[in-house]
Amino acid sequence: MHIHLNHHSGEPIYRQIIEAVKFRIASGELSEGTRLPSIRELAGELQINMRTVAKAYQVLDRSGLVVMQQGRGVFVTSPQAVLPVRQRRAALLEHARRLLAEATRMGASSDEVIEIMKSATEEMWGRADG
Amino acid sequence: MHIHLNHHSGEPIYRQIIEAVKFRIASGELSEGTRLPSIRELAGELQINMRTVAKAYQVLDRSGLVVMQQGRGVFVTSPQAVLPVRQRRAALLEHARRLLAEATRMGASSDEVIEIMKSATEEMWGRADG
DNA sequence: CAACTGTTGCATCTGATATACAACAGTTAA
DNA sequence: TTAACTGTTGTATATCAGATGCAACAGTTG
Repeated sequence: MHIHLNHHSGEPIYRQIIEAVKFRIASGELSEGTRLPSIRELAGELQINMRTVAKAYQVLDRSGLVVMQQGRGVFVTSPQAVLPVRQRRAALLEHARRLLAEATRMGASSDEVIEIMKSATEEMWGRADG
Repeated sequence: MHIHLNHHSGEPIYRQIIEAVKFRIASGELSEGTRLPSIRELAGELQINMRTVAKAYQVLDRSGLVVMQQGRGVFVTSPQAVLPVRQRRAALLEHARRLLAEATRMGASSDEVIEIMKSATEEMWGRADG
């Protein structure tokens, strides 16, 4: 899986795994039905405890992004049902505010922030997609 | 200061204070030279321990957003020196990626994400500013 | 059955978070 | 100088999240 862990960032390992998997699913690198590395496998590769990987997978399972099946493995689920626009807005605005506070502190202009978002979008989905 | 704390979010109290102050500084609600409520004052208002507020202020102090002066109080500093564009980009892209992964999971389009960012920008700085 | 899956119980260790009481030290204005 | 405010620090206590180790259990597949 090639997940790069930072043990000194303060960000819990299991959350770093969650973020990495989320990103790969969002970008399409992991698509519906794909099997994730087994708990033991990933734990071995990342040199961490089995239960830490299990914890990450369980959070993803409860979020509905994957399903864990005893004896079979962990699989990426089908795309989520689309939430109402209003709910999405409220949730994403919270993220946006934090990003803006950070951007301001660094002296970025609003145009620059928008430009960076567009870059990130293209990086994830490509220029053609939306 | 009217900071709304959520004791059940898992987000540490001191971090919630940091975020709230950051946001107010970014939006201009707290400008250069403004004195923040004293440690004891804010602790009393929020019904929390003095040292929890102190911890939040110390992080802001080390970030350079405020200066703590024994016997005087805590003051908002002058705007930070502007970082090179490349450094800003790298830091903000990380935030952007997370936002996009979240947006994707919720079924938002790239246009929608950009639109939300513009809204958040206007909310913080108003339509005229950048 | 063998070899793989996820799951669980038990125990342990560490560090972050938050609290309480108390005292110390610097600043300001009456 | 004193009173009343600032931030700072020492000690201690309690709780919880994170991560680990060992071991066993349970479901799936070929």
